[in-house]
Parts: sequence; structure tokens; C-alpha cells
Amino acid sequence: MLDAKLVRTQLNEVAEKLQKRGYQLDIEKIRALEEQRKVMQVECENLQQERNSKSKGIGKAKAAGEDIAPLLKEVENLKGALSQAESNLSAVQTELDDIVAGIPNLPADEVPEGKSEEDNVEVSKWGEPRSFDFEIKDHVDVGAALGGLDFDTASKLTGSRFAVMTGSVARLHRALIQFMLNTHTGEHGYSEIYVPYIVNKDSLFGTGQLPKFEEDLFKLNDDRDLYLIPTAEVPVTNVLRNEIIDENKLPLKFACHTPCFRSEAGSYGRDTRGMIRQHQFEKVELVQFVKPQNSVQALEDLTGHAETILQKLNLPYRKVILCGGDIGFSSTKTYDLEVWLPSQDTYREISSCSSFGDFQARRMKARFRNAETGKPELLHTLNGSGLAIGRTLVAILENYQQADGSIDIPEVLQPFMNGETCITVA
RNA sequence: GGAGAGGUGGCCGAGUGGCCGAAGGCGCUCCCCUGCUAAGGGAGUAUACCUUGAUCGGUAUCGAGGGUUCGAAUCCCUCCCUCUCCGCCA
Repeated sequence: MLDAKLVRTQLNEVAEKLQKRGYQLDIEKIRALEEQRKVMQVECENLQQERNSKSKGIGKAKAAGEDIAPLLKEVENLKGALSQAESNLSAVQTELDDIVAGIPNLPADEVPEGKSEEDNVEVSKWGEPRSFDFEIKDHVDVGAALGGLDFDTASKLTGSRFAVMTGSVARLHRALIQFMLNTHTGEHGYSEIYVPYIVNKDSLFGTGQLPKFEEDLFKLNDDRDLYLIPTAEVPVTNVLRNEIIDENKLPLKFACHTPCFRSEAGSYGRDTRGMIRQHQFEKVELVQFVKPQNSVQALEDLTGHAETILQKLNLPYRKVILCGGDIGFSSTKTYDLEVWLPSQDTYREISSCSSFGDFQARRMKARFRNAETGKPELLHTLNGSGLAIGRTLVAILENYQQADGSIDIPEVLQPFMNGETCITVA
């Protein structure tokens, strides 16, 4: 959420910055509502003040044993006027709040102009895509040949966009999780954290999935308004919702493995083959809470932590900065890491690292106490995938495939695979 | 699933209709005293918003949302959460 005061006082500047995202702010509407709000709020507060002071008078008169009947009469008229004023105000306030809650974050200055994915700008590239001297298979065929990846059974169990893994492939999948968590906690200073996979609406509002993106979520069918998490970002970031933490505890860095559940509504034709786009996938997520002045550097660091994983796995990738049109609702700046997929002859997203400034923190009321001033201030939040497990598995199956259909196991994963060095065709 | 207790400020904890944004204590900050790793005295110490040049001032907030009342932390209703005991269970 943007600062309501900023929206009010610098409406034109805000609108202009939002244009980069292709978001049209309804300036006139906001101005008009704001005008009304102001008048109504003052009116309402005046009436409340009057009521409060008269009520106090009644209390005193009663204590003094005086007749309070005339005083009661005086207040009588206030009641109607006040409740009218209150409902007027709350109607306008609600409308304004809804609008402000629906405004996306302002993109950072360095975010490039652009409408879509096509306009994202490559920042760097790492590794050389391997050249194959045999006919390569995509991960679906590699996995099938290994006897460890089965989409038919998954669709029998549940439906489309799910996978069943068995044997060494399942183990490799688990190894990736262990390897990533160990690396981030052991080398990058993150604390491991375990969280619920089901969250309430307040949490989803806090990180920005609600109210605008409900169709991306799986909602539980009971009367408690609970949802499956679409990413660990939601529970982990909301750990600090409605909290004020000591400045000396910052920065706070969490690494978290969870499954992620996404309904993928509106992506019917896309990536239907294989496990690129699933309703359920595993991810190791990195989340940081930092002081405002440190968030720019923190995004670079966090992205670097995700890159480290790709480098240790020796997977070629590139880093792009998302353009205004492709950046997420809550994000002020996002780097995507895209891994090389030989079967698609292109780079595909495997991690998305974002800085949110105080946008999420304001929605969540996540604050720290400034040791110098003693006053609470909004935190800055960041997160990034480090990495998406399913897609990493895909990348390994494809990049490490051999002519005989087997795959080599990256060295860093071998300790988690009982020392196995390759997975052979069943 | 059954029975009961409770949710108040950074923490503990009073408060069952008005003078309560909230006693008292702890913690913290500043000052005084004291010359030593003690103690004592004083002042201050929630958040958001409105107003203001800045103060002053005003409004709201005592788990959440409704209601009763001139007036609600206090009464009523609904919901959420925590704790204890029993049952069940990975």
C-alpha cells in the first residue's frame, strides 16, 4: 500500500510514476473523494467532540445530584446528525481505502520502460549452454526414460498440472531442497523457518495477493476464509505483521522451504507439457526485513544468493530486470533469474527477486523502533526464490542428460544422494 | 468432540457504566543526589489520523465486528485466539 498522505499530496507525481506500469490512476475520482472525506471527517469529529463533552457534563451533573433531563434533551438531536455523519464518512473512507489498497507499488527509477516480458532488460549472463552431440530430449521424456517422472498417474490422482516422482528422481528433487536450505543457512546468513501452508486473508492482504489476485489462489472450502499459500513469502513475511521489533535485530533473514499452490487460472494454454507450470510445486524462499536505507543493497545481495545456487549447480542462466509492465503488484524492483533449458532453446524463469520498499510493511504494519528517535518506522521487505525446486529439477534433467538417457548428478548434490553420481535408465 | 478460564500499553497487572488512553509495578530515557560495580528523589515514556509554522488542541483505538446507552475497557450478541482438564489422534 502506498502512503495515503503521499497519494493525497503528490497525486500527479504518483500517477506519473504509475504510468510506467501501465496503470492509470483515477486522479479526478481520488481528488473528489478526498475533498469529501476531509469535510466529512471534520464534521464528524466535531460532532463527536460535542457529544463527548456533553456526555461528560451529564455525568458531572448526575454526580452533583442535579436534574439531567434538560441536558439529555440537548444531546438528543446530536445523535441523528452524528450517526448520519459517521455513515457518510465511512462510506467515503471505505471507497478511498479500496482505491488506495488497489494501487500497485511505485517502480524504482531504474526500472526500464516496457509493456511486457518482451521488454525486460538483460543485466548479466553466466555460464555457457552446453552443446549436445546427440538428439536431446525435454525433461518429460528424460524423466519418463528414467522411470521417475509420471504425469499420467498424477492426473489420475488429481488432475492436470500435477506430477508424481519416484525413486532417484524423487530423491534428487529432495536433494535440491536440502542443498539450497543448507547453502542459504550455512553460507548466506539466513535462519531456517517452518511455517503454515494455510493462511488467512489478513496475511494475503499484507503481502498484496489480496484483494486483487484471488483467482490465482486455492481457497479452502470451509467457512474460515483460509487459503493455500501460493508462496512462502506470504507466511514468512507476515511473521512481522503488527509487530514492532528492535532496530538491533535487523536485518532479519529467513530461508524457508514450502510447497506452493497456484490455481494458474488464465494460463490454460501455457506450458501445459511437463512440470514448468504446476498447481503444486516446492520452493525455497528467501525473505529479508531490513532498514529502509539498506534495501537497495539487500536486493543485490539476495539476488546474488539465488545466483550462487545456480552457479554451484553449474546451470547457465541470465539475470534480467523486469520492466514496468511486467513487474509484480507489490514490487518496486524485480530481478528474474532465468535458467537455460536446452529443449526450449531459451532461458526460463527460475527465480524472482523483489524489493517492496515499505509497500508490504505498510499493509502489514510491520515496523521497527528507531533507536535514535524512539519512534516506530516501517520496515522494508524483500524476497526471492532461491530457487524454485521443480524448475531446477527440470533444468538438471535437461542440462545434465547423456546420450544413453541417463543423467549426471551435479557434484554438490551427490552428498544428498548417498554418493550416487548418475541416475541411469530404468 | 466435551467442560471450564481468559484476551487491557514494551512486559506484568488493576479496572463491571461517566472524572479511564487507562491505577500500580517492571523495563527504558532524561535530570538531581551520591564518589563507585548499592541505593534514593524528580520528570517523561502507546499508535494512527485531523488541525497547527511548531506547540496547544481534537478524534479513534483496551482480541475483531455488531448492538444497548446521553456516555462502554466495563452491559448484550456473533466471531477469532490463548490456556487448563477429559476424550481422540500423527
